[in-house]
Amino acid sequence: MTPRTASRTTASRTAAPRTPQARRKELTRGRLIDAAAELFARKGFHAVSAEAVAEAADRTTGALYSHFGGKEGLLLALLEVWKERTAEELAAEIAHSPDPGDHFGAMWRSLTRPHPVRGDSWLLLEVELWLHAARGPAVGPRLARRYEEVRARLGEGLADWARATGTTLPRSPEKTGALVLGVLLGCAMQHRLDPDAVPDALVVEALRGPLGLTATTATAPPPPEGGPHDRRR
Amino acid sequence: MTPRTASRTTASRTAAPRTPQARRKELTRGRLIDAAAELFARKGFHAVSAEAVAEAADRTTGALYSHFGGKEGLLLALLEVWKERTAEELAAEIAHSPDPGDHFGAMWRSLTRPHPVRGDSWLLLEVELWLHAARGPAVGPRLARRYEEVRARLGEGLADWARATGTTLPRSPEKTGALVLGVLLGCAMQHRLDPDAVPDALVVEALRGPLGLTATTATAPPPPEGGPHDRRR
DNA sequence: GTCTATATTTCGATAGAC
DNA sequence: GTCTATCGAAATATAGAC
Repeated sequence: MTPRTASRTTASRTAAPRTPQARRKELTRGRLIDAAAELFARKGFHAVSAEAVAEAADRTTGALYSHFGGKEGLLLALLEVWKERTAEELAAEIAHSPDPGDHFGAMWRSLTRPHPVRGDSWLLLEVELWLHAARGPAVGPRLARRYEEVRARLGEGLADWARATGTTLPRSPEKTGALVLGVLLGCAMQHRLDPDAVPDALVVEALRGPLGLTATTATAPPPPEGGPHDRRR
Repeated sequence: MTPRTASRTTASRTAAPRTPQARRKELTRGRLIDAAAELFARKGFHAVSAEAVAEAADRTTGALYSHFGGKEGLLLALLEVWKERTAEELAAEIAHSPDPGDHFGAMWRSLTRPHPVRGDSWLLLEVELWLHAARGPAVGPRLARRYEEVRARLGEGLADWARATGTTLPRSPEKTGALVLGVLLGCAMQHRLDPDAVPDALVVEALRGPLGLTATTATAPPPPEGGPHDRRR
C-alpha cells in the first residue's frame, strides 16, 4: 500500500481514504447510504424525500445529488453496499458455526430479532428492495444477482457440512440454498405480522427438510398417539 | 333516468343493489378498488397519486374522497376485498383438487404464472400490502388476520387430505399451513427475480416436506450414484 | 354522488456562492 | 465537495356547482 495521493482517480477500493477531502467524501457517502437504508426501510422509498435523507445524514440535498445524482442513484448505491454487507455477514456466520442446527437457529434469529447495528428494519429493507427490483429493470438484475450469490453461499456451506458429516444433500447446492432461503424469507414475513403463528422451533425444525433429514428430532415431541394432530398454539 | 320501480327492499348484503344510484355507487367503488389494486401493485402506493387512480377508474378524485376519505382509506378497502377474494379462490381451489400433488402444483402456478383476470401483479400487491402492514398499525392487524385465515384454510385442507388418505400430519394444521405458505411465498419471490433458479418441480416436491412425506418421489430421479450432488441447472 | 376548479403544501432537481 | 436559495411540477385535500 503506497500512501500516495492518487488524487483524482477512484480511490483504491473502499478502504480508508488518504486525504481529508477524500475522508470527508467517503464519510458523506456512508452517512447518506446509512440514512437511506434506515428511512427507505421504515417508510418506503417513495414516501421519503431526498431532503429527509440528507437531513438525517446531516447533509443537504446538494451533497446527495453530487454523489448519487438523485434518489434513484442513492437506492442503487445502497443496493451494492447492502449486497456486500450481507454477503460478508453470511460468510462470517457460516464459517462460525459448522453445525447447521445452531446455524439455522442463528440465521432465523438474525432475521427476526432486532439487530444491534441494523435495528429491526433488515427484513423491511429486504422486501422494499425486492419490490423495486420486481418492478423496474434498473434494480431487478442487480438484486437477482445478489439472491443468486446468497443461494450459492448458503448451498455451498450446507454442502460442505453434508460432506463433513458423511451425509448427502438430496439436491444441488443451488437448489438447496433456494429452498432454505425461501423458507426463511416466507416464514420471516409471516413472523413479522404475527410472531406467535411462526414459532422459532417450527422454522428451525422445518429447515432440516431441504437437507434430506427427517423432521422427527429431539426438539419437538411427536404427536401422542391416535389424535391426528394437536391444535396447541 | 327516473327510478320508476322503487323496489326499495332492504338492500341485502353486498349483492346487486336495487336503485340506479346504488348501482352506480357500487360500480364506482368497484372500479376504484380495481384500479387501486392494479396501480398499487405495479407502481407502489406512494408512487401513485389519488388522481391517477381515479383517472384509471374513469372517475375523479372527488368520488374517491367521497367513498373512501382518501388514499389510505382506499388501501384499507382494497385490503378487505383482497382478503375475501383470496379466501374464496383458495377455498375453491382446495375443494377442486383433493390430491395435494396437483394441488401444490396448481397453487404454485397460480402464484408464478400470469392470471387471466388479475394479471401478473398478484405477488406484487401481496408484498406491497405486507410492507404497509409491517410498517403501520392501521394495516398490520388486518393483514395479520388475513394471513391467519389463509394458514387455517390451508392447514385444514391438508389435514382433511391427510385424514382421507390415512396419513397423519406431523404438525398442527396451523403450523403446517404456516410452513406451506412460507415456502410458497419465499420461493415465489425468488422466482420472480430469477425463474430458472426456482424450478416448478423443486417447489412442488419441497412442499411435500411439511406434510411429513419423504422427498424421494416419482417426479425427480434421485442422484445417480456416488456423486454428492449434481450441479445441473 | 359526482364533477370542476383550486388552495396549500411538498417534492425533485438545479444554479451559483463558498 | 458542500451549502443556500429557489424554480417548476405534482401531490393531497377541499369547496362549491350540478
